[in-house]
Amino acid sequence: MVSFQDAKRKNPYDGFFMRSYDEEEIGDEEYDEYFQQPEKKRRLKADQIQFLEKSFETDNKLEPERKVQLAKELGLQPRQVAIWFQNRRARWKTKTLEKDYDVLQNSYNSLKADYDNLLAEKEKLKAEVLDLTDKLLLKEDKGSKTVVFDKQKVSAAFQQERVSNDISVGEVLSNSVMDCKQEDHNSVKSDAVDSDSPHYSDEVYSSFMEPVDRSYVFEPAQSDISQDEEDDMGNNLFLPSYHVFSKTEDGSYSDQPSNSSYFGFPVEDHTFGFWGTEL
DNA sequence: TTGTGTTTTATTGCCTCC
DNA sequence: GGAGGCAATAAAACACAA
Repeated sequence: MVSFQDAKRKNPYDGFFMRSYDEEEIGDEEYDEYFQQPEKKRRLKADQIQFLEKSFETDNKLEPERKVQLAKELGLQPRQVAIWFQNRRARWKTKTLEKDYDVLQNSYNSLKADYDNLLAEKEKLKAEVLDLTDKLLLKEDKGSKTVVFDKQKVSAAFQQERVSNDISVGEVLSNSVMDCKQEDHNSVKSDAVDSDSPHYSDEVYSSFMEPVDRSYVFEPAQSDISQDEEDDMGNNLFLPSYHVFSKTEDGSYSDQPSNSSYFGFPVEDHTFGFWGTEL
């Protein structure tokens, strides 16, 4: 290791004192006078700082022996060396904190981007579920007479089953429909004047017209309805052609065009595969 | 030259450790 | 209780634009 004195010998006038009081610029008298002056801040020379920096790199803590030795080597007061190390540690800490902050900031930005993406995806899926729920209202259940469909129930079931089983939207909705059917069938029966024939109670009908936290009814395909009846019903429809979501014999659902729904909402031509999309 | 912001050196006060 | 570390801060030195 090269000592400071070795370095000094190579550059005898480079170091020790403030530039304005350097040996090149002042005489011996002024030089002595300067050092007898009461405390005045003296900036360290570049080579002194370089030497201290190297020492700091080796160990940023200063033992008493090392302090004295460095002070001797640099021609400084031990206290000056100690103060320099103290301030240097403070600068090092500040820089470290800044670096840590940058790392955390980048990490945060990355996580935030991920979170925003997930949020957007969640909203999209939510909208999709609502859309699909609404579409379900337009479907007819071929296998049964009347199906009650509860939006809240579907939503709850969706969350529950998504969390536990990671299943598709279609599956969740299918299950919900079947569950609701089983649970609510009796009440629907009581609501409906005659559940064996196509009929909508006032309550059920109005609940559809005002679909807020109310039950929805799926009517079976009205293949047995006469042409006259169909025409009459058609007069009440908003649009002439609709897709119907019908339950088939094997329990699956099919999506078929139909004119038989009472609920006159036009439906985009989504295939059933849309329902089974993995989320 | 001067005003202003930044950097560096030094002080102070508090805290911890032995 | 003394030594040493740290945070906060003062003050001198420096850099630089107007």
